[in-house]
Amino acid sequence: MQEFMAISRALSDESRARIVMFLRGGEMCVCQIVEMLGLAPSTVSKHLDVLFQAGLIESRKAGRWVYSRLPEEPSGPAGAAIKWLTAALAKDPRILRDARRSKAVLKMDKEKLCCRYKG
Amino acid sequence: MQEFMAISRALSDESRARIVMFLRGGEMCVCQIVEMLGLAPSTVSKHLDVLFQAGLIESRKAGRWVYSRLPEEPSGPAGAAIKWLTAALAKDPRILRDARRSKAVLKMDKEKLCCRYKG
DNA sequence: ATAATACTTCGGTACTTGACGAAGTATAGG
DNA sequence: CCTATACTTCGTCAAGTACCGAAGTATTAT
Repeated sequence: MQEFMAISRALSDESRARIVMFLRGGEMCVCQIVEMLGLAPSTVSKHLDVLFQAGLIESRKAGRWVYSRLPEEPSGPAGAAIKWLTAALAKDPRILRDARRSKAVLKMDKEKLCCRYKG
Repeated sequence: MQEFMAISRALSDESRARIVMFLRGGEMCVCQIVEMLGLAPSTVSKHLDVLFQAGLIESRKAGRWVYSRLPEEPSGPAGAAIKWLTAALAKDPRILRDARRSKAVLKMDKEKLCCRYKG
């Protein structure tokens, strides 16, 4: 029950649902997700922690960067949740726009992207 | 997106998730649900409205009573959500206890049950 | 070492939400 | 009619949460 509640509460925020959806396109570091959402880094960091605690994303630290990604082969409650989310939102306009934009963001030079949010 | 958010926010409350689960055992009037949850009628009424707005339950008025039930054959996002919920929680101890108790509550004499919550 | 970068944690604010009781509405029964 | 019952709506309160900026941590670059 606790696990289920953590998952459904994690997905009951639009920004977090969007994160899960566009991470299907590949792992991203925090500043790339900041770029995607247009929120403050501290806010995004908190969102990622909520998703992590719910078992919806995994985390990998590489130097200064922390990459977030969906579990390799999602199983259990979290896996089922991701499948449900995907089925429900795959055709949503906002989600489609995010997917397109995530491709662009993943291609951007990190030097230019990650230094962006200091001003 | 709006529909999905309504559903996942509806399910992100434990009382509401329990309601959906034990309504699988058959429709119930509000005072039976009050008995199940041990919450104030006004609180339960609000919960039921949230579930209704999300398309997770249907409603039927019969005289003084308002019966809530799951959709006949749940389809679309709400149907998928109910399937997910059921898969995730079917074996939860609390849910199993609720299922057992709901059978007893459904058998109880309405005269004795519904007048209960005035004191 | 020093500075810069990527991220997290903390403190505070505005907003949302779950809870209740009291008052309101609708239906059944005397 | 009038009363009782089942439920909903409203007002209020406490608790939770999304957001930001500032300060803190860890890692890389100079």
